[in-house]
Amino acid sequence: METILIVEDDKTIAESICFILEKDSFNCQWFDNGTDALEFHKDNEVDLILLDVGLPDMSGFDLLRKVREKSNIPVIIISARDDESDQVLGLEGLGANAYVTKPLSPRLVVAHVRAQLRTVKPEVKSGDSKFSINHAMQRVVFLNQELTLTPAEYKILSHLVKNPNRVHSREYLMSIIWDRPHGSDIKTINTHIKSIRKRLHELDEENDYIETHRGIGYSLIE
Amino acid sequence: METILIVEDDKTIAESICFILEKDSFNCQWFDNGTDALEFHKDNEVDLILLDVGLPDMSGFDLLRKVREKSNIPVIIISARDDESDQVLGLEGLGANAYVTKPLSPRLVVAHVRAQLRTVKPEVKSGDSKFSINHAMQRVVFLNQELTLTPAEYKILSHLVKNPNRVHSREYLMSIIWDRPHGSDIKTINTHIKSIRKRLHELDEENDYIETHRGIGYSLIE
DNA sequence: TGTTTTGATGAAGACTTTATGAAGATTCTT
DNA sequence: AAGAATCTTCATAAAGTCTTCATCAAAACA
Repeated sequence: METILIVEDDKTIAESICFILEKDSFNCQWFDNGTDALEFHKDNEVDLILLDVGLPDMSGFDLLRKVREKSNIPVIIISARDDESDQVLGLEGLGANAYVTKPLSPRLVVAHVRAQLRTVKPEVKSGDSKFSINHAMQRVVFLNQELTLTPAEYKILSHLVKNPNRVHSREYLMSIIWDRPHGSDIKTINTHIKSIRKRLHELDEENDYIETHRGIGYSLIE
Repeated sequence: METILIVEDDKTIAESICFILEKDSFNCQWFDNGTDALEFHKDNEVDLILLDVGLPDMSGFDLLRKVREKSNIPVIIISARDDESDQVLGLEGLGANAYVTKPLSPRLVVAHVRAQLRTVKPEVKSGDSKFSINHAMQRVVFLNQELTLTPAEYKILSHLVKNPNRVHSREYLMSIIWDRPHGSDIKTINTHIKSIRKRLHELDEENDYIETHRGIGYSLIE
Protein backbone atom coordinates (compact mmCIF):
# COMPACT_ATOMS: atom_id res chain seq x y z
CA MET A 1 0.00 0.00 0.00
CA GLU A 2 1.35 3.39 -0.96
CA THR A 3 2.06 5.92 1.74
CA ILE A 4 1.16 9.53 0.98
CA LEU A 5 2.63 12.23 3.17
CA ILE A 6 0.48 15.33 3.33
CA VAL A 7 1.96 18.51 4.73
CA GLU A 8 -0.80 21.07 5.13
CA ASP A 9 -1.67 23.35 8.03
CA ASP A 10 -5.31 23.72 7.11
CA LYS A 11 -6.97 20.87 8.94
CA THR A 12 -10.14 20.92 6.85
CA ILE A 13 -8.29 20.59 3.57
CA ALA A 14 -5.97 17.91 4.92
CA GLU A 15 -8.82 15.86 6.30
CA SER A 16 -10.88 15.90 3.17
CA ILE A 17 -7.92 14.87 1.04
CA CYS A 18 -6.96 12.14 3.49
CA PHE A 19 -10.52 10.92 3.55
CA ILE A 20 -10.60 10.34 -0.19
CA LEU A 21 -7.08 8.95 -0.32
CA GLU A 22 -7.82 6.42 2.39
CA LYS A 23 -11.06 5.44 0.72
CA ASP A 24 -8.90 4.74 -2.33
CA SER A 25 -6.79 2.56 -0.05
CA PHE A 26 -3.78 4.78 0.23
CA ASN A 27 -2.06 5.10 3.54
CA CYS A 28 -2.24 8.78 4.42
CA GLN A 29 0.02 10.54 6.93
CA TRP A 30 -0.85 14.12 7.76
CA PHE A 31 1.47 16.70 9.34
CA ASP A 32 0.64 20.35 9.92
CA ASN A 33 4.26 21.48 9.95
CA GLY A 34 7.42 20.86 7.98
CA THR A 35 9.66 19.76 10.82
CA ASP A 36 7.57 16.76 11.80
CA ALA A 37 6.99 15.88 8.18
CA LEU A 38 10.74 15.84 7.47
CA GLU A 39 11.29 13.69 10.53
CA PHE A 40 8.71 11.20 9.32
CA HIS A 41 10.13 11.19 5.83
CA LYS A 42 13.57 10.44 7.19
CA ASP A 43 12.52 7.27 8.97
CA ASN A 44 9.75 5.94 6.78
CA GLU A 45 9.09 4.86 3.28
CA VAL A 46 6.97 7.52 1.64
CA ASP A 47 5.72 7.17 -1.91
CA LEU A 48 4.50 10.70 -2.58
CA ILE A 49 4.35 14.04 -0.82
CA LEU A 50 1.53 16.56 -1.03
CA LEU A 51 3.03 19.82 0.06
CA ASP A 52 1.41 23.10 0.94
CA VAL A 53 3.96 25.86 0.38
CA GLY A 54 2.52 28.05 3.13
CA LEU A 55 3.60 26.36 6.32
CA PRO A 56 3.99 27.81 9.81
CA ASP A 57 7.57 26.74 10.47
CA MET A 58 9.33 26.69 7.13
CA SER A 59 8.72 27.47 3.52
CA GLY A 60 7.41 24.57 1.52
CA PHE A 61 10.20 25.23 -0.93
CA ASP A 62 12.80 24.76 1.80
CA LEU A 63 11.17 21.52 2.77
CA LEU A 64 11.15 20.36 -0.82
CA ARG A 65 14.82 21.20 -1.10
CA LYS A 66 15.59 19.10 1.98
CA VAL A 67 13.54 16.19 0.70
CA ARG A 68 15.34 16.33 -2.63
CA GLU A 69 18.68 15.92 -0.90
CA LYS A 70 17.63 12.41 -0.04
CA SER A 71 15.06 11.19 -2.48
CA ASN A 72 13.41 11.54 -5.84
CA ILE A 73 9.84 10.70 -4.89
CA PRO A 74 7.04 12.65 -6.54
CA VAL A 75 6.09 15.87 -4.80
CA ILE A 76 2.89 17.72 -5.60
CA ILE A 77 2.82 21.33 -4.49
CA ILE A 78 -0.36 22.89 -3.18
CA SER A 79 -0.31 26.66 -3.32
CA ALA A 80 -2.71 29.45 -2.57
CA ARG A 81 -0.93 31.65 -5.07
CA ASP A 82 -1.46 31.14 -8.76
CA ASP A 83 1.88 32.72 -9.43
CA GLU A 84 3.70 31.58 -12.50
CA SER A 85 7.21 32.22 -11.27
CA ASP A 86 6.46 30.22 -8.13
CA GLN A 87 5.31 27.36 -10.29
CA VAL A 88 8.39 27.46 -12.45
CA LEU A 89 10.61 27.61 -9.36
CA GLY A 90 8.85 24.66 -7.78
CA LEU A 91 8.70 22.53 -10.87
CA GLU A 92 11.97 23.27 -12.52
CA GLY A 93 14.26 24.61 -9.83
CA LEU A 94 13.40 22.29 -7.00
CA GLY A 95 12.03 19.29 -8.72
CA ALA A 96 8.39 19.22 -7.81
CA ASN A 97 6.29 17.03 -10.06
CA ALA A 98 2.99 18.89 -10.18
CA TYR A 99 1.45 22.07 -8.93
CA VAL A 100 -2.16 22.62 -7.91
CA THR A 101 -3.59 25.91 -6.75
CA LYS A 102 -6.22 26.64 -4.15
CA PRO A 103 -9.13 26.57 -4.00
CA LEU A 104 -8.73 22.89 -4.79
CA SER A 105 -11.06 20.01 -5.01
CA PRO A 106 -9.93 16.90 -3.16
CA ARG A 107 -10.95 14.79 -6.12
CA LEU A 108 -8.60 16.72 -8.35
CA VAL A 109 -5.77 16.30 -5.88
CA VAL A 110 -6.32 12.57 -5.79
CA ALA A 111 -6.36 12.52 -9.57
CA HIS A 112 -2.94 14.17 -9.53
CA VAL A 113 -1.70 11.68 -6.97
CA ARG A 114 -2.77 8.77 -9.12
CA ALA A 115 -1.30 10.36 -12.21
CA GLN A 116 2.08 10.72 -10.52
CA LEU A 117 2.17 7.28 -8.98
CA ARG A 118 1.24 5.74 -12.29
CA THR A 119 4.37 7.03 -13.97
CA VAL A 120 6.69 6.31 -11.08
CA LYS A 121 5.56 2.82 -10.22
CA PRO A 122 4.73 1.08 -13.43
CA GLU A 123 7.02 -1.69 -12.24
CA VAL A 124 5.98 -4.81 -10.41
CA LYS A 125 6.78 -6.16 -13.79
CA SER A 126 6.33 -9.85 -14.22
CA GLY A 127 9.93 -10.00 -15.25
CA ASP A 128 12.21 -12.97 -14.90
CA SER A 129 12.55 -12.70 -11.18
CA LYS A 130 13.06 -15.85 -9.21
CA PHE A 131 10.31 -14.65 -6.89
CA SER A 132 6.61 -14.20 -7.23
CA ILE A 133 3.69 -13.89 -4.90
CA ASN A 134 0.64 -16.06 -4.60
CA HIS A 135 -1.70 -13.60 -2.99
CA ALA A 136 -4.61 -15.95 -2.74
CA MET A 137 -2.59 -18.48 -0.81
CA GLN A 138 -0.52 -15.91 1.06
CA ARG A 139 2.60 -17.59 -0.13
CA VAL A 140 5.80 -16.49 -1.76
CA VAL A 141 6.91 -18.55 -4.71
CA PHE A 142 10.64 -19.00 -5.05
CA LEU A 143 12.14 -20.98 -7.92
CA ASN A 144 8.67 -22.28 -8.71
CA GLN A 145 8.22 -23.67 -5.24
CA GLU A 146 5.85 -22.36 -2.66
CA LEU A 147 7.63 -21.41 0.50
CA THR A 148 6.25 -22.29 3.87
CA LEU A 149 6.50 -19.07 5.82
CA THR A 150 5.23 -17.84 9.14
CA PRO A 151 2.96 -14.78 8.99
CA ALA A 152 5.74 -12.37 9.90
CA GLU A 153 8.08 -13.93 7.41
CA TYR A 154 5.45 -13.68 4.69
CA LYS A 155 4.82 -10.04 5.41
CA ILE A 156 8.50 -9.18 5.24
CA LEU A 157 9.44 -11.30 2.26
CA SER A 158 6.42 -10.39 0.16
CA HIS A 159 7.18 -6.74 0.72
CA LEU A 160 10.78 -7.26 -0.30
CA VAL A 161 9.63 -9.12 -3.41
CA LYS A 162 7.23 -6.33 -4.32
CA ASN A 163 9.98 -3.74 -3.89
CA PRO A 164 13.21 -5.40 -4.87
CA ASN A 165 16.56 -3.71 -5.28
CA ARG A 166 15.99 -1.13 -2.65
CA VAL A 167 16.86 -0.86 0.97
CA HIS A 168 14.18 -1.22 3.59
CA SER A 169 14.96 0.01 7.07
CA ARG A 170 14.39 -2.24 10.04
CA GLU A 171 11.96 0.33 11.36
CA TYR A 172 9.89 0.09 8.23
CA LEU A 173 9.96 -3.68 8.15
CA MET A 174 8.80 -3.67 11.75
CA SER A 175 5.85 -1.47 10.81
CA ILE A 176 4.89 -4.03 8.21
CA ILE A 177 4.63 -6.81 10.75
CA TRP A 178 2.39 -4.96 13.14
CA ASP A 179 -0.76 -3.06 12.43
CA ARG A 180 -0.28 -0.72 15.32
CA PRO A 181 2.76 0.57 17.18
CA HIS A 182 4.44 -2.10 19.18
CA GLY A 183 7.35 -1.45 21.44
CA SER A 184 9.51 -4.32 20.39
CA ASP A 185 13.21 -4.51 19.92
CA ILE A 186 14.27 -3.57 16.45
CA LYS A 187 16.64 -6.54 16.42
CA THR A 188 13.67 -8.83 16.07
CA ILE A 189 13.94 -8.17 12.37
CA ASN A 190 17.39 -9.73 12.32
CA THR A 191 15.93 -12.96 13.53
CA HIS A 192 13.13 -12.96 11.00
CA ILE A 193 15.59 -12.23 8.22
CA LYS A 194 17.72 -15.06 9.48
CA SER A 195 14.88 -17.54 9.19
CA ILE A 196 13.85 -16.24 5.77
CA ARG A 197 17.41 -16.69 4.59
CA LYS A 198 17.44 -20.18 5.98
CA ARG A 199 14.33 -21.10 4.02
CA LEU A 200 15.73 -19.61 0.83
CA HIS A 201 18.98 -21.48 1.29
CA GLU A 202 17.07 -24.73 1.49
CA LEU A 203 16.16 -24.20 -2.17
CA ASP A 204 19.31 -22.41 -3.29
CA GLU A 205 22.46 -22.89 -1.27
CA GLU A 206 24.61 -20.86 -3.60
CA ASN A 207 23.16 -17.40 -3.49
CA ASP A 208 22.09 -15.00 -0.81
CA TYR A 209 19.19 -13.03 -2.14
CA ILE A 210 18.85 -10.82 0.88
CA GLU A 211 21.55 -8.23 1.27
CA THR A 212 22.42 -6.53 4.53
CA HIS A 213 22.93 -2.79 4.47
CA ARG A 214 24.84 -1.99 7.60
CA GLY A 215 23.24 0.64 9.75
CA ILE A 216 20.10 0.72 7.62
CA GLY A 217 18.35 -2.52 6.83
CA TYR A 218 17.95 -5.11 4.12
CA SER A 219 17.20 -5.42 0.44
CA LEU A 220 16.24 -8.21 -1.88
CA ILE A 221 18.33 -8.49 -5.01
CA GLU A 222 17.03 -10.01 -8.19
CA MET B 1 17.86 13.60 -27.09
CA GLU B 2 14.23 13.49 -25.97
CA THR B 3 11.50 13.88 -28.53
CA ILE B 4 8.49 15.95 -27.53
CA LEU B 5 5.34 15.66 -29.58
CA ILE B 6 3.21 18.77 -29.47
CA VAL B 7 -0.36 18.60 -30.73
CA GLU B 8 -1.79 22.10 -30.87
CA ASP B 9 -3.73 23.90 -33.57
CA ASP B 10 -2.73 27.40 -32.50
CA LYS B 11 0.44 28.05 -34.41
CA THR B 12 1.63 30.90 -32.20
CA ILE B 13 1.42 28.86 -29.04
CA ALA B 14 3.03 25.82 -30.63
CA GLU B 15 5.90 27.83 -32.03
CA SER B 16 6.75 29.59 -28.83
CA ILE B 17 6.75 26.34 -26.88
CA CYS B 18 8.85 24.60 -29.52
CA PHE B 19 11.26 27.49 -29.52
CA ILE B 20 11.97 27.16 -25.82
CA LEU B 21 12.05 23.37 -25.92
CA GLU B 22 14.55 23.32 -28.73
CA LYS B 23 16.68 25.88 -26.98
CA ASP B 24 16.71 23.44 -24.06
CA SER B 25 17.89 20.82 -26.56
CA PHE B 26 14.75 18.82 -26.85
CA ASN B 27 13.66 17.53 -30.20
CA CYS B 28 10.25 19.05 -30.87
CA GLN B 29 7.66 17.71 -33.33
CA TRP B 30 4.61 19.82 -33.93
CA PHE B 31 1.28 18.68 -35.39
CA ASP B 32 -1.85 20.78 -35.71
CA ASN B 33 -4.20 17.83 -35.82
CA GLY B 34 -4.67 14.54 -34.02
CA THR B 35 -4.57 12.22 -37.00
CA ASP B 36 -1.08 13.15 -38.08
CA ALA B 37 0.11 13.17 -34.51
CA LEU B 38 -1.14 9.63 -33.93
CA GLU B 39 0.52 8.53 -37.14
CA PHE B 40 3.83 9.97 -36.02
CA HIS B 41 3.51 8.45 -32.56
CA LYS B 42 2.91 5.05 -34.07
CA ASP B 43 6.15 5.01 -36.04
CA ASN B 44 8.50 7.02 -33.86
CA GLU B 45 9.96 7.05 -30.43
CA VAL B 46 8.28 9.83 -28.53
CA ASP B 47 9.22 10.69 -24.94
CA LEU B 48 6.40 13.04 -24.04
CA ILE B 49 3.23 14.46 -25.57
CA LEU B 50 1.91 17.98 -25.11
CA LEU B 51 -1.72 17.79 -26.04
CA ASP B 52 -4.27 20.51 -26.63
CA VAL B 53 -7.73 19.10 -26.01
CA GLY B 54 -9.39 21.40 -28.53
CA LEU B 55 -8.39 19.98 -31.89
CA PRO B 56 -10.08 20.33 -35.27
CA ASP B 57 -10.40 16.66 -36.13
CA MET B 58 -10.79 14.81 -32.87
CA SER B 59 -11.10 15.47 -29.19
CA GLY B 60 -7.83 15.49 -27.33
CA PHE B 61 -9.31 12.99 -24.95
CA ASP B 62 -9.93 10.57 -27.77
CA LEU B 63 -6.37 10.98 -28.91
CA LEU B 64 -5.13 10.38 -25.39
CA ARG B 65 -7.20 7.24 -25.18
CA LYS B 66 -5.67 5.93 -28.39
CA VAL B 67 -2.18 6.75 -27.24
CA ARG B 68 -2.77 4.97 -23.96
CA GLU B 69 -3.69 1.80 -25.77
CA LYS B 70 -0.08 1.54 -26.81
CA SER B 71 2.12 3.38 -24.38
CA ASN B 72 2.54 4.89 -20.97
CA ILE B 73 4.58 7.94 -21.90
CA PRO B 74 3.83 11.15 -20.03
CA VAL B 75 1.10 13.27 -21.54
CA ILE B 76 0.54 16.87 -20.53
CA ILE B 77 -2.84 18.27 -21.40
CA ILE B 78 -3.22 21.86 -22.51
CA SER B 79 -6.73 23.17 -22.14
CA ALA B 80 -8.52 26.46 -22.60
CA ARG B 81 -11.09 25.44 -20.07
CA ASP B 82 -10.26 25.57 -16.41
CA ASP B 83 -12.89 22.96 -15.76
CA GLU B 84 -12.32 20.66 -12.85
CA SER B 85 -14.27 17.70 -14.15
CA ASP B 86 -12.28 17.85 -17.37
CA GLN B 87 -9.09 17.75 -15.36
CA VAL B 88 -10.18 14.79 -13.31
CA LEU B 89 -11.29 12.96 -16.45
CA GLY B 90 -7.97 13.65 -18.14
CA LEU B 91 -5.78 12.82 -15.19
CA GLU B 92 -7.60 9.95 -13.63
CA GLY B 93 -9.79 8.50 -16.32
CA LEU B 94 -7.44 8.62 -19.25
CA GLY B 95 -4.06 8.72 -17.65
CA ALA B 96 -2.72 12.13 -18.42
CA ASN B 97 0.17 13.20 -16.25
CA ALA B 98 -0.37 16.92 -15.89
CA TYR B 99 -2.84 19.57 -16.88
CA VAL B 100 -2.13 23.18 -17.73
CA THR B 101 -4.72 25.75 -18.64
CA LYS B 102 -4.57 28.63 -21.10
CA PRO B 103 -3.46 31.32 -21.15
CA LEU B 104 -0.19 29.57 -20.58
CA SER B 105 3.38 30.70 -20.41
CA PRO B 106 5.81 28.67 -22.49
CA ARG B 107 8.25 28.68 -19.59
CA LEU B 108 5.71 27.01 -17.36
CA VAL B 109 4.98 24.39 -19.98
CA VAL B 110 8.65 23.60 -20.27
CA ALA B 111 8.88 23.36 -16.50
CA HIS B 112 6.11 20.77 -16.59
CA VAL B 113 7.88 18.90 -19.34
CA ARG B 114 11.07 18.75 -17.35
CA ALA B 115 9.20 17.73 -14.21
CA GLN B 116 7.57 14.82 -16.01
CA LEU B 117 10.70 13.63 -17.74
CA ARG B 118 12.59 13.78 -14.48
CA THR B 119 10.38 11.18 -12.85
CA VAL B 120 10.26 8.95 -15.87
CA LYS B 121 13.90 9.27 -16.81
CA PRO B 122 15.75 10.16 -13.67
CA GLU B 123 19.02 9.47 -15.45
CA VAL B 124 18.75 12.80 -17.24
CA LYS B 125 20.78 14.34 -14.49
CA SER B 126 22.23 17.77 -14.87
CA GLY B 127 25.30 17.19 -16.94
CA ASP B 128 27.02 13.95 -17.79
CA SER B 129 28.82 13.41 -14.53
CA LYS B 130 30.55 10.12 -13.94
CA PHE B 131 28.76 9.96 -10.60
CA SER B 132 25.19 9.49 -9.59
CA ILE B 133 23.36 8.34 -6.53
CA ASN B 134 21.10 5.36 -6.21
CA HIS B 135 18.92 6.50 -3.36
CA ALA B 136 16.88 3.34 -3.20
CA MET B 137 19.96 1.23 -2.61
CA GLN B 138 21.90 3.87 -0.70
CA ARG B 139 24.77 3.52 -3.09
CA VAL B 140 26.91 5.80 -5.18
CA VAL B 141 27.13 4.88 -8.83
CA PHE B 142 30.48 5.57 -10.44
CA LEU B 143 31.07 4.81 -14.11
CA ASN B 144 27.83 2.85 -14.13
CA GLN B 145 29.00 0.59 -11.34
CA GLU B 146 27.57 0.52 -7.87
CA LEU B 147 30.23 1.16 -5.29
CA THR B 148 30.38 -0.84 -2.12
CA LEU B 149 30.86 1.74 0.58
CA THR B 150 30.80 1.76 4.35
CA PRO B 151 28.19 4.01 5.95
CA ALA B 152 30.68 6.80 6.63
CA GLU B 153 32.08 6.58 3.13
CA TYR B 154 28.61 6.72 1.62
CA LYS B 155 27.71 9.77 3.64
CA ILE B 156 30.82 11.62 2.60
CA LEU B 157 30.89 10.62 -1.05
CA SER B 158 27.19 11.14 -1.68
CA HIS B 159 27.51 14.61 -0.24
CA LEU B 160 30.45 15.36 -2.48
CA VAL B 161 28.54 14.06 -5.48
CA LYS B 162 25.56 16.24 -4.66
CA ASN B 163 27.81 19.28 -4.30
CA PRO B 164 30.65 18.83 -6.74
CA ASN B 165 33.31 21.36 -7.63
CA ARG B 166 33.32 23.01 -4.25
CA VAL B 167 35.45 22.62 -1.19
CA HIS B 168 34.04 20.96 1.89
CA SER B 169 35.87 21.46 5.15
CA ARG B 170 36.84 18.50 7.26
CA GLU B 171 34.74 19.89 10.07
CA TYR B 172 31.71 19.87 7.85
CA LEU B 173 32.36 16.41 6.52
CA MET B 174 32.69 15.22 10.10
CA SER B 175 29.29 16.68 10.93
CA ILE B 176 27.84 14.67 8.08
CA ILE B 177 29.06 11.38 9.50
CA TRP B 178 27.63 11.81 12.97
CA ASP B 179 24.17 12.73 14.05
CA ARG B 180 25.33 14.17 17.33
CA PRO B 181 28.54 15.88 18.39
CA HIS B 182 31.37 13.45 18.67
CA GLY B 183 34.77 14.39 19.92
CA SER B 184 36.81 12.62 17.34
CA ASP B 185 40.01 13.62 15.70
CA ILE B 186 39.47 15.67 12.57
CA LYS B 187 42.10 13.58 10.81
CA THR B 188 39.65 10.72 10.71
CA ILE B 189 38.33 12.31 7.55
CA ASN B 190 41.69 11.83 5.88
CA THR B 191 41.40 8.12 6.38
CA HIS B 192 37.88 7.98 5.01
CA ILE B 193 38.90 10.00 1.98
CA LYS B 194 41.80 7.65 1.50
CA SER B 195 39.53 4.63 1.35
CA ILE B 196 37.07 6.37 -0.93
CA ARG B 197 39.92 7.22 -3.29
CA LYS B 198 41.05 3.63 -3.18
CA ARG B 199 37.62 2.40 -4.22
CA LEU B 200 37.43 4.95 -7.05
CA HIS B 201 40.88 3.97 -8.28
CA GLU B 202 39.75 0.38 -8.55
CA LEU B 203 37.44 1.51 -11.35
CA ASP B 204 39.58 4.30 -12.76
CA GLU B 205 43.30 4.22 -12.13
CA GLU B 206 44.04 7.26 -14.22
CA ASN B 207 42.21 10.06 -12.55
CA ASP B 208 41.86 11.34 -9.04
CA TYR B 209 38.38 12.70 -8.66
CA ILE B 210 38.86 13.97 -5.14
CA GLU B 211 41.03 17.01 -4.81
CA THR B 212 42.79 18.02 -1.61
CA HIS B 213 42.62 21.64 -0.55
CA ARG B 214 45.43 22.17 1.87
CA GLY B 215 44.37 23.55 5.18
CA ILE B 216 40.68 23.36 4.30
CA GLY B 217 39.28 20.12 3.05
CA TYR B 218 38.31 18.24 -0.08
CA SER B 219 36.29 18.62 -3.24
CA LEU B 220 35.00 16.32 -5.93
CA ILE B 221 35.77 17.36 -9.46
CA GLU B 222 33.63 16.29 -12.37
C1' DT C 1 68.16 24.58 1.58
C1' DG C 2 66.46 23.33 5.80
C1' DT C 3 62.55 23.66 8.75
C1' DT C 4 57.80 23.42 9.62
C1' DT C 5 53.34 22.27 8.60
C1' DT C 6 49.97 19.46 6.48
C1' DG C 7 48.37 15.36 4.17
C1' DA C 8 48.93 10.28 2.77
C1' DT C 9 49.48 5.70 4.05
C1' DG C 10 49.22 1.20 6.30
C1' DA C 11 48.30 -1.26 10.22
C1' DA C 12 46.51 -2.08 14.93
C1' DG C 13 43.06 -2.06 18.10
C1' DA C 14 38.69 -0.20 19.88
C1' DC C 15 34.24 -0.10 18.86
C1' DT C 16 29.72 -1.08 16.58
C1' DT C 17 26.63 -3.78 14.17
C1' DT C 18 24.91 -8.10 12.67
C1' DA C 19 24.47 -13.29 12.81
C1' DT C 20 23.44 -17.15 15.33
C1' DG C 21 21.48 -20.56 18.41
C1' DA C 22 18.68 -21.25 22.10
C1' DA C 23 15.46 -20.09 25.65
C1' DG C 24 11.46 -17.75 27.23
C1' DA C 25 7.02 -15.45 26.14
C1' DT C 26 3.08 -15.09 23.50
C1' DT C 27 -0.55 -16.46 20.52
C1' DC C 28 -3.35 -19.79 18.21
C1' DT C 29 -5.48 -24.24 17.74
C1' DT C 30 -7.78 -28.03 19.22
C1' DA D 1 -6.09 -26.12 29.25
C1' DA D 2 -2.49 -28.46 26.67
C1' DG D 3 0.21 -28.42 22.83
C1' DA D 4 2.07 -26.42 18.82
C1' DA D 5 3.60 -22.77 16.30
C1' DT D 6 5.33 -18.40 16.34
C1' DC D 7 7.40 -14.25 18.00
C1' DT D 8 10.67 -11.91 20.87
C1' DT D 9 14.58 -11.60 23.73
C1' DC D 10 19.07 -12.67 25.17
C1' DA D 11 24.00 -13.95 25.25
C1' DT D 12 27.70 -14.71 22.56
C1' DA D 13 30.29 -15.09 18.31
C1' DA D 14 31.55 -13.12 14.11
C1' DA D 15 32.01 -9.61 10.92
C1' DG D 16 32.63 -5.14 9.63
C1' DT D 17 33.78 -0.35 10.57
C1' DC D 18 35.85 3.67 12.72
C1' DT D 19 39.49 5.92 14.91
C1' DT D 20 44.02 6.40 16.27
C1' DC D 21 48.81 6.17 15.76
C1' DA D 22 53.42 6.05 13.75
C1' DT D 23 55.75 6.99 9.76
C1' DC D 24 56.59 8.80 5.34
C1' DA D 25 55.83 12.22 1.57
C1' DA D 26 54.66 16.67 -0.10
C1' DA D 27 53.95 21.51 0.14
C1' DA D 28 54.73 26.01 2.21
C1' DC D 29 57.64 29.06 4.23
C1' DA D 30 61.72 31.51 5.65
